[in-house]
Amino acid sequence: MPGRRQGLMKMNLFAEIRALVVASLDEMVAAGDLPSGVDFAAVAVEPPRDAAHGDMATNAAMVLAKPAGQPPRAIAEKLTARLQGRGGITSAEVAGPGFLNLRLQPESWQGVVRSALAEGRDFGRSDLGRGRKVNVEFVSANPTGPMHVGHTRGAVFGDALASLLDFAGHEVTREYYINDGGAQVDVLARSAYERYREACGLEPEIREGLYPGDYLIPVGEALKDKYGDSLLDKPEADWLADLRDFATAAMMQMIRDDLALLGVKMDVYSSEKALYGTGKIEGAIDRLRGMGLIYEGTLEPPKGKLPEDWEEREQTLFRSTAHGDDVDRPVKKSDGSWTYFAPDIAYHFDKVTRGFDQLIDILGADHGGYVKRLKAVVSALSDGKVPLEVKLIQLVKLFKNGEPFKMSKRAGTFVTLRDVVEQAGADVTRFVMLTRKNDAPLDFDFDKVLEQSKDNPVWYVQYAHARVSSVIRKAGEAGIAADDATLGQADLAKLSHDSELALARKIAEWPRLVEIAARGQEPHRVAFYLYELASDLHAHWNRGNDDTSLRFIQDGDAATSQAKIALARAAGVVISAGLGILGVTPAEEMR
RNA sequence: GGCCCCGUAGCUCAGGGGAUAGAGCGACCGCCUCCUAAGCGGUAGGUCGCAGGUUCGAAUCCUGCCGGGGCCGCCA
Repeated sequence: MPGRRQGLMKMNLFAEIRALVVASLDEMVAAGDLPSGVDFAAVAVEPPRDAAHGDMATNAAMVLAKPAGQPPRAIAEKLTARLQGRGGITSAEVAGPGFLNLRLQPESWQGVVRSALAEGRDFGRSDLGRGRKVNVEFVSANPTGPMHVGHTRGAVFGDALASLLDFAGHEVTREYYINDGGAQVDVLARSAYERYREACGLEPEIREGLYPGDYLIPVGEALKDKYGDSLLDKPEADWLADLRDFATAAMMQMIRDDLALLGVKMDVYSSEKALYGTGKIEGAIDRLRGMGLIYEGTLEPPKGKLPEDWEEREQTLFRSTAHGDDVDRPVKKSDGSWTYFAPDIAYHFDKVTRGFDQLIDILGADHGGYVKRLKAVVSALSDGKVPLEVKLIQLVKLFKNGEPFKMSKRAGTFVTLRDVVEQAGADVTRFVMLTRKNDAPLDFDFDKVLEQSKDNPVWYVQYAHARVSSVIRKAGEAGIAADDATLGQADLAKLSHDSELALARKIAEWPRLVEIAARGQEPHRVAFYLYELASDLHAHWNRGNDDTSLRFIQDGDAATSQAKIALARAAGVVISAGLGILGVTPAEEMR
């Protein structure tokens, strides 16, 4: 997937101006105005906090003052001389503690609009990732029941992060790890057996510790269809393995359906069970053993409140402390069987050997205590070459009318993904769940997210996109050609009003925002940016109320209309691309 | 006891080395006889938990403390 657009010329005005600044600094080195060997990495070109400071600002003089042994002002003045008049820079002036404020000619912003139209939804794509192979493992819900709200946020976050990294030039694999090898699938099988007995007309015994959910009833019926009553009086040993497979497959089908409902599509499903019997666990452990990282020993009892039944036992341990963990971790239980950690070691080793340059795991925040040992595993088994990033997803608190919401029509105990999507819709669910950092708790109010007002960011952004579509439709009704090809040829020099240029400036920030968000693995930044862009579009739109010359459609003046509509369309294209990363469908009309 | 996350406006949250710390809600003040008001503009509101430190510069990085949450052997 990556690289498929690499032939396209990419427009990133901030990157271009930064390149110009760096080139000027290089010239200053050549001219003896700066010492050689100074690192320019910290030189940044960014939008200024205050629009009165100009279009762009660079901190070059301040960052270089110390390594260059010159006062900021001296550097700034020499740099100013070299920047004036180049690359559309009309003025460069020193300000504040040593900022260099740059102003650009209107043509620069008009060029951004033209690029957005030419590149369409690829405007803002970056080669930041340079085609690096990244594996994003997310959801990985146990195949023992339907997905609930917590999984939903992880699914949305993981999918959006994957899209974001793809957009920023990484080769991304979306992966789901099926925990189908542990004790919980035995419990699932036993629970399904009771539902099977129920389907055969007997009274099910849903004992304590079994899964009580209704979702197993159809599994029981399917089992009856398959086995008749042949399993009824058989001992567990006769049916456990078969029912495990059967029920797990049914649960995974249900989970895939849930994910599809949200619009999430995995590239790879990996099975824990498939690791057993292939020697992969033993192989990974042996590899660690070869590094001297596996030993037999006992752990210190945990500090603080001791478990009541604590007793010291010898276990097979992984020396994770050699790779940054706080204590060593057991890979075998005292009875000699693997702990749940062992297959995770093998699974992460498998990901490493598949040649990924980077691994990302997305886990619930309650797994925070697991992070260090996973990093230790990957560090050891990749010889420190493959970074593992673990993103923890905080809880979602559900509300309805401001009141905490806990009911579920389906399972009785938790709110399922399906419940949420059926009430709020996939687009709204996705957008709202991405309006918060992954490590901050999220409030999700069923009423607020569906509200049609500017208080609701989903609606607000969608409305901005719909307005653009509306303008284009209306242009057609007025006999003004407004297809992308025509708009791409529009005379953008007609865009000169401050309000128009302000909108173009916001559009110009998109490629930069993509890189910042991708670098920080923070898709929520896309959501916030889209809100700001929508706000700028609405603001500009509204100015047309007072000043008719700012309206997109100018009666009887096709050329001016097309220039203005081109601006609107450029904003629409960016909203569409941004929503695409978030996995949200742009609205054509609000209805 | 240890580890991780959080603490920014009345509320919900952005910002995570740079200029006068932002947005939405709420409050207050304006804007539709008409073409683009399910909207827009403006005002008020802050010792960025506290104390040290690093730096030319700290809400941002480091240390300690306070407050809130999560996790902490043979469960996944």
